[in-house]
Amino acid sequence: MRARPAPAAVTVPADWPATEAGARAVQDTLRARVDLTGPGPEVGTGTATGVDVAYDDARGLVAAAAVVLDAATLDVVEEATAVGPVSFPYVPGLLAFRELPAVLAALDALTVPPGLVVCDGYGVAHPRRFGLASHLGVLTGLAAIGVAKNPFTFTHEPPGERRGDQTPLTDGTEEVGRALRTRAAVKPVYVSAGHGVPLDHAVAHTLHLTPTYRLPETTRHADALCRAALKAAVDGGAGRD
DNA sequence: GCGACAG
DNA sequence: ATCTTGTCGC
Repeated sequence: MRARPAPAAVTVPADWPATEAGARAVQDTLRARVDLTGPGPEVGTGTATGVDVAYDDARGLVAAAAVVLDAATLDVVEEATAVGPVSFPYVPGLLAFRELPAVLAALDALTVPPGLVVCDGYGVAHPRRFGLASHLGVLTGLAAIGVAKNPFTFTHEPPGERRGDQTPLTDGTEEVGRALRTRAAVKPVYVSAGHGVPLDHAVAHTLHLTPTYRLPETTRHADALCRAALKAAVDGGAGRD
């Protein structure tokens, strides 16, 4: 069987911040460019791309994957991966600085338009209103949404038990996202607008991308692929010494 | 000051 | 994110 395309190399942008204070300053500058009005792609048309990242902390390695799906059929159209060194620690609120260099490299390796980018994490549901999905959208100009598995620092009433039921995700006062039931009687996911897509559309896209499981097909494909890419890099390329 | 905290 | 066996259920 033929091997997958070789992973792209992860390179850290020259202007990438090296400190937490620097990262917060970048967020405060870029967040002014977030657009939450654009309608974004129509649900079920064009493409939707899942991005995800896996780590090998012991080796300081990160692997990212971008998987493009046909939004109508949810069939895989193209896959790309990127592998390289981790360049930022995990700090709650600064996840984008850890994940984006690898994710951007994987997106760059695609030959087809990504369409809507679905991120594992948050968009504007973020302490500074500039989470991973918003950051990615502003840097690339792509429409992006965040679908997270945990409520982070936000709160919500439990949504009804049926698929599609939803309640506001708030910081106490303002709605920053939605707790959305994608499967009956299963823990909800946490959807927020990233860039170029309003919250209601982000919710509609998420429901369309979750015909069977709790998490979007985009996320499921990207998750599996980045783990495979990391494994291949560890017990292949840089594994023997 | 202490604890919580997307992945 | 990651460390990890078996097990219940469609």
